[in-house]
Amino acid sequence: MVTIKDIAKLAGVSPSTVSRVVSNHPRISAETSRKVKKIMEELGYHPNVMAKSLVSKTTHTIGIMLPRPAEELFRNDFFGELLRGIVTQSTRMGYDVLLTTATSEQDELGAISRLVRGRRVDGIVLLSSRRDDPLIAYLNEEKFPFVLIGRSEAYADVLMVDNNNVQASYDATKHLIAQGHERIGFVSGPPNLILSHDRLKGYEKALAEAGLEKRSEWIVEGEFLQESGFRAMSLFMSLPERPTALVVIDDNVAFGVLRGLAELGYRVPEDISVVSFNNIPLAELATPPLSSIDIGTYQLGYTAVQSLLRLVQGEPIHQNPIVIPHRLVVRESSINPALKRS
Amino acid sequence: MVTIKDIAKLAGVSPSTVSRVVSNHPRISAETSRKVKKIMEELGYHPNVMAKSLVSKTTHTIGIMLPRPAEELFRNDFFGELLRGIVTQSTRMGYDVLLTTATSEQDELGAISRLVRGRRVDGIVLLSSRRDDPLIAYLNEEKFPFVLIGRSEAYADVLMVDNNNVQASYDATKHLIAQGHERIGFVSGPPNLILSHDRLKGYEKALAEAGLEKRSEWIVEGEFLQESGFRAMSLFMSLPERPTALVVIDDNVAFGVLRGLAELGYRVPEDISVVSFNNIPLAELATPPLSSIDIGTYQLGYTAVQSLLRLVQGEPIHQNPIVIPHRLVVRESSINPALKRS
DNA sequence: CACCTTTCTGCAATCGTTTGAACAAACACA
DNA sequence: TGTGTTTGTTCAAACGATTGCAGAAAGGTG
Repeated sequence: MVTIKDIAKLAGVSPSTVSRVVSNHPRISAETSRKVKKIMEELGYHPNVMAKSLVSKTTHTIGIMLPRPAEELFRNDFFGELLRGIVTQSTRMGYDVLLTTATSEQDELGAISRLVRGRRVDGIVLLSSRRDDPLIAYLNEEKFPFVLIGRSEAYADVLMVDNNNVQASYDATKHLIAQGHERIGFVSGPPNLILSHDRLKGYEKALAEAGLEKRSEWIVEGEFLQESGFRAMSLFMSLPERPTALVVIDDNVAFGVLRGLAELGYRVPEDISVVSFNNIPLAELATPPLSSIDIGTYQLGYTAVQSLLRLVQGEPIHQNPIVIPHRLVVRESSINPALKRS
Repeated sequence: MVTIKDIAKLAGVSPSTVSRVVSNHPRISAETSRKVKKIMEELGYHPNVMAKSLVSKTTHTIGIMLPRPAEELFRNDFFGELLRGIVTQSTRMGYDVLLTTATSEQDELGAISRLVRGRRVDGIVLLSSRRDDPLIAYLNEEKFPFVLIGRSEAYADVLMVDNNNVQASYDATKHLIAQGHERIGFVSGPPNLILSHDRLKGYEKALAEAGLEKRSEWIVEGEFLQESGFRAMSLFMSLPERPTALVVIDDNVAFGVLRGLAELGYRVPEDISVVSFNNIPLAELATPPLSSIDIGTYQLGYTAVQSLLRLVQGEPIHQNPIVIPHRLVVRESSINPALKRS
């Protein structure tokens, strides 16, 4: 391994000079700089990142914790896009991304703590936001820089990047109402996620505003799995009064919904309309193509990193939370060809 | 930040002793160990990873390069599964995962080189294997530990974890032949991938063995995109003699195939049967459900890390390449209800 | 020419660990 | 009691960089 000393020796200068050449110190003569750089080039010198970190107390790395397999939200195309946004922006800003995962629920804090206390990373991106996430409390306590993709109810001053999920869900519901639906159901996710909560709220708001009835038997919770959507359908469709349209928390779940409806012999959108969230690439290919709220997944990750690194580098934060715009993409699954009233 | 010296001072011992307590050195008295551990606990001491790495020349981190957006193979459920396998096994073996990405094609080598020369990671997992991948050449040259998910034609002694893609494709094709098909097409991926090449070979082998005709107009190359499958169909279906069955390089492409066929008014599997590769969760939900070769994606990632870390830790490699078993999952898309001959 | 700046480079301490070697104390044995 | 071994601990040098301070050389000024 070629070190700064080797370069120094060959160039006939001191290690300090080499170091200053590397970091473009102003008081290095052009000649010395050229000479040293030439030798670095020849030997293929790269500074040892560990040594650098040790003295600079900075790692140029951000950490992100892969949600455990149980957290099905991320077993999803959506996650790949998010990750790509995160990594791309990190790289562009000169940071690497360290991925960890907890092996068990109680280990989550341990995994994060390893990163934080070991000074392994300069900042952390938190993905999942449960309503009482202990990780948020921990990082807040430690005053360690982090950004939340999603939002926190308990802490107002943490950095957050989120959609306006209430509004998004409101828009989705409103769209169904505009299609003439009066009996609209909601297939939700795990109730401890803020996400589920927010989207439910937007749905309720739209119903209330339109003077439509909110029926608890038309609302069902589940996981971010196709099975959840599938099961929800056997439930809904056995009701004496069935909804004619559905807002679904996630595309994947919506796929299960579509399949359930198909198996039960219902046609979409003729018998029942569907709108969901995330707009993953496959939404377009579903049968029928799925209307979905595009939440700007890539941008979510991208922006989160950008504002985290601002925080890390001590730049002022202008805006918090940052809200990534959403957009309803209407496809066949929610276009009611013959508007029918119940 | 609490360091080893702080602990030493409080415990009334030398830093070396504390270090040896941490690393469970045998010649530390039980009493000292207890005392030191207690203080570490109280202060929430975690060793500084950078300092440790500096002296041990080991980072307990493996690197993996996120394929560029252009590499569509990984814009896919498949990638998430692979990543999960990688990260899970790394964590289990006490390693972190560093994610980088290249911002451009020519930067790929630079990105890897930053990891290698900066001694940022102990080993690298390479994902994509093009037929003449310069990264393989580079890592080989540097004698840096790495594992290839896929295989290399140029280098026999690199660590590889792969499916037997020739066999898998042979199996898929054989299955279609068993269903009575005699005119079988192949929708391939980019020709510079070994993967494409292998799967094509298995297809050809099965055809040859059954004495069936291989027609170049029934073979088309493309990207790992739905569009590719879609386009392939307008091509195939405009031929005077059309295939009655297709082997498709990837589920995503197959979705495009299904959609193309539907739009052109063909029924699957009645008019044309389809088998593809990867068996992503959504394959089951396609209309009709898609027959697919399960390549053990999670296990691919998992095993790659396992053998990479064996290499890193100097354990002997018993087997190379490691072949992950595949399995044909037959669903409706390839069950020909009325076996028809051309 | 003496003196003061400015410009460039080197010395040495430091970051938080690890680890071989030295050493002291305790113990075993004849 | 002297000698040898075992056990537990400390010393000090390293790992590969950075950086404040000091000093040398060069240039500017009266």
